[in-house]
Amino acid sequence: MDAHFSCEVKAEALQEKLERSRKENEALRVMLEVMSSKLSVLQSRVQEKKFKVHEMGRNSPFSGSGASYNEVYDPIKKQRIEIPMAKPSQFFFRTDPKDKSPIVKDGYQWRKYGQKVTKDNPAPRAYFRCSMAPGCPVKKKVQRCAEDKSFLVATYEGEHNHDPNGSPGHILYSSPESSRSSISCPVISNPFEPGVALDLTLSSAVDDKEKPSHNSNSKVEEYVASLTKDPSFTVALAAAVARSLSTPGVL
DNA sequence: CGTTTTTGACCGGCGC
DNA sequence: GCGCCGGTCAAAAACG
Repeated sequence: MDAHFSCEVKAEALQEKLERSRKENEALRVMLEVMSSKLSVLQSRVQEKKFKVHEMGRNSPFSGSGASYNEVYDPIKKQRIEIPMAKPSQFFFRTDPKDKSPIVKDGYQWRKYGQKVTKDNPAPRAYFRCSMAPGCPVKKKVQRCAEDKSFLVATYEGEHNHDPNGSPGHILYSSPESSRSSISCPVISNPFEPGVALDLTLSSAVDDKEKPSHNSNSKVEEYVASLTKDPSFTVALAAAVARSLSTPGVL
């Protein structure tokens, strides 16, 4: 066999691989951009809501019976204001079903203070308090999902009064309920409800064979759509990623 | 030896 | 009032 020829074949294969990596990289970049813009929109909505609540004053329905409050600094009015605590938010974490520890890596340090077996789920529910900052009011409950044991359901209550450690990516929390808050987490997904969050780990976990061909926009859209569960968000995101993949000479 | 986890006891809310 | 249930406490054990 001609050594020179086989070298050329190898080089071609490597170049093809490189090209695929580049395109995948670009797809992820576009995804990140779209998510970042979505995050900005969500953050501004959260701010807007906080100020609206403040405007409603202490005679609002929130201030009536036993609602919990968090103090935040209003940069416009230059004073501390009280806002209602965020509603509990549910997140799904993909884990190894064989791994029985109810631990999810979400960038914060937690101290377990209890465990209970609940009626509706044979898996025990673990109770955690945030231990990163003294006086941080955040609590979370973690329980293996009854429907799919490869998922952990984490329910967060309250808002952190400090920054997370490390550099966890911000998740996009998109849901029909507009009052949900966003929490910094590296791995989030909800396979059972549409429109909750993105699971960014899937993009690296999916086998090459399952990945779409670069030439088919519709297949790419389908693929990206399968990565997200938010129909409204998915349409724009999938189209953007597909466009980037079909654009010649990217990167 | 200080910190974290485990686990049974305890408490409060709720429905009957 | 009683029992059930989810959430929390706190002493003991385990861990680094």
